[in-house]
Amino acid sequence: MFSLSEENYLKSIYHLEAIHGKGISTNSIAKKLETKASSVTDMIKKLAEKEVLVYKKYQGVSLTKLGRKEATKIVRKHRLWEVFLVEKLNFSWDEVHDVAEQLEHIKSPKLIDELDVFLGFPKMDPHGDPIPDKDGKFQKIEKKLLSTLEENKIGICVGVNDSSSDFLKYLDKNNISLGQKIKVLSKESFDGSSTILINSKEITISKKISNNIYIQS
Amino acid sequence: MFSLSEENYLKSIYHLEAIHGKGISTNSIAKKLETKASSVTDMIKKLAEKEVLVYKKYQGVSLTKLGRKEATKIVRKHRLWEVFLVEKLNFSWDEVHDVAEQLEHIKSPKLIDELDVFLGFPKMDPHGDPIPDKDGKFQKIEKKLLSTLEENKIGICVGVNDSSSDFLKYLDKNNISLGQKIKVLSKESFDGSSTILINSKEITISKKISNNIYIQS
DNA sequence: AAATAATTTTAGTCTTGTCTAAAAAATTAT
DNA sequence: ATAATTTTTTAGACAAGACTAAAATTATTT
Repeated sequence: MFSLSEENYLKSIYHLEAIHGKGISTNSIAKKLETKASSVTDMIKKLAEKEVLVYKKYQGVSLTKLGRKEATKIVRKHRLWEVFLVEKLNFSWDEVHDVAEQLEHIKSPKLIDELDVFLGFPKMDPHGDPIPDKDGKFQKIEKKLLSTLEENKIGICVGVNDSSSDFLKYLDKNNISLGQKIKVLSKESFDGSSTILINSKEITISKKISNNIYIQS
Repeated sequence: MFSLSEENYLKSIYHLEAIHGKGISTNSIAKKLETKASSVTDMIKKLAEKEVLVYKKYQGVSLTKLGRKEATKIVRKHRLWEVFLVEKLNFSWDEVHDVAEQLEHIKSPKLIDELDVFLGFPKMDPHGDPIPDKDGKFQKIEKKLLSTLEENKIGICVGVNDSSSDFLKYLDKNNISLGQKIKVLSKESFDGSSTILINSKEITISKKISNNIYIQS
């Protein structure tokens, strides 16, 4: 059994590995968890003892198979709760994160699988991120960044790369949501900004924005 | 804001006050929380500082208005989650307690009130205990113990006085559930046992059982 | 390859919440 | 009313998890 803190470390390392591969630095974990590197060192020693990750001094850490399995369970819980909050309790996609962050630590063998049934086995959360099934298997979703879409091509928004409240509110304001059709009208090579068509309305978005929207085309 | 431990103390003292009135002893709190009296002394000092209870050395404690308000919030959360588990996630009434015990500590201004809406503002939990509304108001439910019902009288089961898994399973086995009609056929004055009619089936129950079933008649 | 800088670890401290053992107060029994 | 018992509090210790400051290691410059 893992403590709340241990679970948060596992989840953070899991997410960092998804971006940077194996060998996650103490510092990057500290940054993600908004704590100090020395605290991280203490905790990863403990987690190494529990065999959820491999740690060699000064070399960073990598999750073991067991560690990945544990982390996946937490991600599953987090994302299922997000679906519940949005679909059943009228939360908007920028409101769910903090609550799901708490709910993901509830321990009950039955709870999460029944929640899954209740929600109809959703395959993705409100931000378009895939929800692992009971066995930890993800459904692979074809997606690319909006910034890679060429001029005059059309894509469907299927996810976001940044789930911060600020970004999601920006998207809401501009009517960008999952399933939304987006056409790239033009791209400015100087700053990477682009003008896109949404709901027959033209808007211009920066490179930073198009780099955080996933589409399927 | 209160820590998980503080919330558990508040809730326990609240429940003890409901039974024994003001002036709850250190020992009884310790027993309820399965901890030591010395730990309780430490914690109630802290809670007295926070003005949720009044404490005078060797005199036991009493909740303040603020303390009662906080405790009521936790009770509300606990019971709403129980309804959710039973009505939406196929939990039986003997399975809900431990999970609700965790869920009651989730902090979100929006979550619990939206859950209330989603469940249709239920007035009682799966054990027949009343659920305080948003303002902490309880709906008074008329009820008395099955053991006080006279021979040949009929009552409707509206709650239980003991929510232990063992007791609830016993009730399930004998088809006793909320809303169930119960007729007292005879009462044995020697040991207080009684023979009752449920679903046109006669069963004999001990005094201990009839002392833990609430009915409306 | 030294020197400097950045990262990581260690050592020691703090807080929260718990515990045991012993002392103090209150209660019950004689 | 005093003695015996029970309850409560105090004092001191411990574990988890975090922090600061300093030391050790690794990485980057020059």
